Amino acid sequence: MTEQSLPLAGIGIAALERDIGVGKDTLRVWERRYGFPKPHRDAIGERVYPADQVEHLRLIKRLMDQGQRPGVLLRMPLTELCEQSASTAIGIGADEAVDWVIPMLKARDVDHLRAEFAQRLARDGLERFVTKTVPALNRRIGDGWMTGEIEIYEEHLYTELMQNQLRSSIYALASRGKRPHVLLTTVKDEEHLLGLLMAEALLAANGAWCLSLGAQTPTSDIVGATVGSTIDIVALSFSSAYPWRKARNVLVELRAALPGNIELWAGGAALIGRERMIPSVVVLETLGHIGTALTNWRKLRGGASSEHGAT
Amino acid sequence: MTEQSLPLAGIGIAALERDIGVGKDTLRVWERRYGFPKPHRDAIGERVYPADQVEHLRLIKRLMDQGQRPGVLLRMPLTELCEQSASTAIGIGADEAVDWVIPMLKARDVDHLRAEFAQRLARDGLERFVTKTVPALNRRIGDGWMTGEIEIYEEHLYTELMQNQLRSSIYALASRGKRPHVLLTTVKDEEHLLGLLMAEALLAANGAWCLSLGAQTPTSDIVGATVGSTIDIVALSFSSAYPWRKARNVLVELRAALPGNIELWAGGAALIGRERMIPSVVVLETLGHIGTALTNWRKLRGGASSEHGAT
DNA sequence: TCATCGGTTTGTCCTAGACAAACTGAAAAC
DNA sequence: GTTTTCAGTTTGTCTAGGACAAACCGATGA
Repeated sequence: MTEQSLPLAGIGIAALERDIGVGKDTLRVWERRYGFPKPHRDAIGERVYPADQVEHLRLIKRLMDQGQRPGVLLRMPLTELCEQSASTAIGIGADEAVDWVIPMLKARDVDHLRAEFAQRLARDGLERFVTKTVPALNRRIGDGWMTGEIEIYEEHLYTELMQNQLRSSIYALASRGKRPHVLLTTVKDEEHLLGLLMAEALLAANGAWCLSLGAQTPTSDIVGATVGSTIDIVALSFSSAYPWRKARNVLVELRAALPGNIELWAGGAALIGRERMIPSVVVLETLGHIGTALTNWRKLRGGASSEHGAT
Repeated sequence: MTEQSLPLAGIGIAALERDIGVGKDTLRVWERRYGFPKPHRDAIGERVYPADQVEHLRLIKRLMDQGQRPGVLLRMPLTELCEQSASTAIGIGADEAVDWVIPMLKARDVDHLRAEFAQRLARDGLERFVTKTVPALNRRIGDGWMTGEIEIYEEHLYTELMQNQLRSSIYALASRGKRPHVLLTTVKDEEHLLGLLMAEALLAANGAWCLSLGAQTPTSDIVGATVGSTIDIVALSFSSAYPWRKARNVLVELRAALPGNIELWAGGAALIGRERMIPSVVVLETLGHIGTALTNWRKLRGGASSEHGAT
């Protein structure tokens, strides 16, 4: 009785923008230029995107994030798109065997998942867990979702459990006062926290003092939070759904607004291949670079902590 | 050379959207309807908002967040706006002396705040901490923000620190398998997590097994997450910012979609005074009612756990 | 091998109109 | 006396097609 109420099921353009990470204007202009996506219209003529087109778009966005061109992908039939996706997936290969996570998620075996995460973390250490196991798990979940192997809420559940695991590790590591002091957050419209938590865990493991403001802090608040504080570094995370141009604009704007003695670090899938793009912003292409960046900072700034009064 | 290049300094509409948190469409329609903001135009006719208008808008947004109406604020001269901002300052009653939090926040004394939270929690116990101290702190922070005593990002910071405190308490309490099994989350467009975490802490302290899906889970995912699981209760939190009619609709819809043997609990400021509104949904007006509701559930359902197969 | 240049692609901004959801306040019903 | 209902108003988001700059492409020249 509950399902039949909406035979024209689908989502609106604002929801699609959030889901896929492509602006409303862009979605409309794609429809005009390439004839795809071609959403249904509801009673008042507004766009309603059915689930299959949303999936189709998600695949396109994924390939775009790998550097493919929109005009080509949007004209390509779905079958060919799938081949593209399959052929790019080979190169990565087996980082670590993590297939166990799928059946556990399907069985809603929450206690078991929690235990498995905790056990692997204890056995391998935080650094290996965060740089190897978690990315492998994320990839496996992402693939499983693309192939329809797992449902959206199972991905949601995984994310939630992993976030809790990381939070408790970070809490246990909390160091007092040690330099550098790092402010972590994501900007408005970027709600993915997992990457940020992974970064925070690595920073904390390397003895940095971390302060996370959580997700979606407006830029003016980020600046405000550094005023009169002892923050040395502001670190931001951008997921692949975040349009990289927008990320660049935010970074340029924030760089200009922050005092010069505070470094600005940025990372996440949205910035891969864009290291050179933003002047005087440290772009960390992978989590592994955090350690190096931290060592560099300590070498350059660590000894000169008395300089903090400089304008 | 870099600074002087723009004598007509200002920001574009996309940057303003990020800064203030008001959509591009809304900004344009305000200009059309109320004549404010009235940005300059650059060489190609695009909007350029000067700094004073940005500040003016920031003030308006702040008063809007307190519940004032846009049409009134946008027609009001700046001077009157400032008076408004100043005059909303009145104190309520003293639940508990929590004024200490303000200077600590102003001093960005994060370590001290964390320590203070942890100490009070250890001294008074979780139940008292969550039902008395945290609400008192929330109220004090809210007041401080209305009066301009503290900045928005300081409220943000408080929320983040408190959430971490609660999360670590919950993690430490995690009970295995004990009934009832409670699924906690907020619905789409409700991003406030603090109330949900407070509820989770109380539930966990009373021996319930909790699974939090975090914020903004789509209703279909909430239903999906209960399928094939052992969930007894779905619990939702609605902050005061959530329109109560919308809350009622969501609850009615969700009640219909969930199997009858799963209870639906809802709480939060949006539902105060609306206990009778939704049939067969348990509306918890205050956090204190969680304990009673739990006892009731155990009396009615606890003994009959073999019923869980019923559809 | 690297820089320069025209042509093409692509995202974002523009205008102005429309409409549903949310809010307001008064009248009606419990 | 409280709560629900209802009409009127406010308010945000959507639609359409046009425009243009910045980014990207491939070819030509140094």
